[in-house]
Amino acid sequence: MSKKTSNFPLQILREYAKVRSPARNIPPSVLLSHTPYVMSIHDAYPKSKYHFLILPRFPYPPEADLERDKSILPLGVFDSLETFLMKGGEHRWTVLQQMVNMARDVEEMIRDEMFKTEGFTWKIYMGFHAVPSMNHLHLHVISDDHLSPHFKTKKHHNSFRPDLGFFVPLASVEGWIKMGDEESIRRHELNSSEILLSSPLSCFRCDESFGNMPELKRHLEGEFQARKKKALKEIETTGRQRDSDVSSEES
DNA sequence: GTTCTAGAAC
DNA sequence: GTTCTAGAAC
Repeated sequence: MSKKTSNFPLQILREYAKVRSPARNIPPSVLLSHTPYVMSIHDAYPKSKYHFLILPRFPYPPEADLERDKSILPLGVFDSLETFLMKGGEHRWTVLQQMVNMARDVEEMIRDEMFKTEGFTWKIYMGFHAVPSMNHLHLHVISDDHLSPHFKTKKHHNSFRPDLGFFVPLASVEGWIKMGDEESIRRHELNSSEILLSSPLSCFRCDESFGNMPELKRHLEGEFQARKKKALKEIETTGRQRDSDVSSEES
């Protein structure tokens, strides 16, 4: 029997989202954590030292019966950020907050790891890709070092810049939903791709320009080492880290 | 999303 | 000659 299911867009995240008992059926090299509503997984090709994805599980809510299609939200709602925002209706805020709560836990875990491995913590940011190439809504939780062997193309770089429009910061999405700003939602998607394609390579932290990716990657490595040196010195002299790079949600 | 590779850039 | 990008295939 040739059940040649189309590979594109890639379905792997959706397959994870539908798994009934994640702990038993998804290997620990992939699955990080889960609740009845959401799960966190390792990005298969991390674009930074720390890079995780948060996905809503399906059916939603979990007691719904997949076969009898009793999910309150149809599967199509979870295709992408766009479909989620356009078709998610009143459930958008609840679903998003379940994702956000897990993202905060993952963020906490990352900070612990950072401290264990490097002796200091640095920025972690969160958001969605406006035009994802993998099916099923997913929130990126990623450290801002971008030191990874899988981070190697201009598209990689521009798709994670928080200031271009292709990467949609979590705060923007939260704002749109909370304010009921349907017009911003409608407008956003259209601009994203063109901006992405036309953008030259430059470091989003210091704005320095680069002719190619290897140059940018060397810059990122140097920048990280400088930040690390500064942070370690700070910790040594004051007993704690006082770094503006570290986001301020710690109590 | 990645891989592969032709040919542009150096 | 080698490095690097970018488009097609998957």
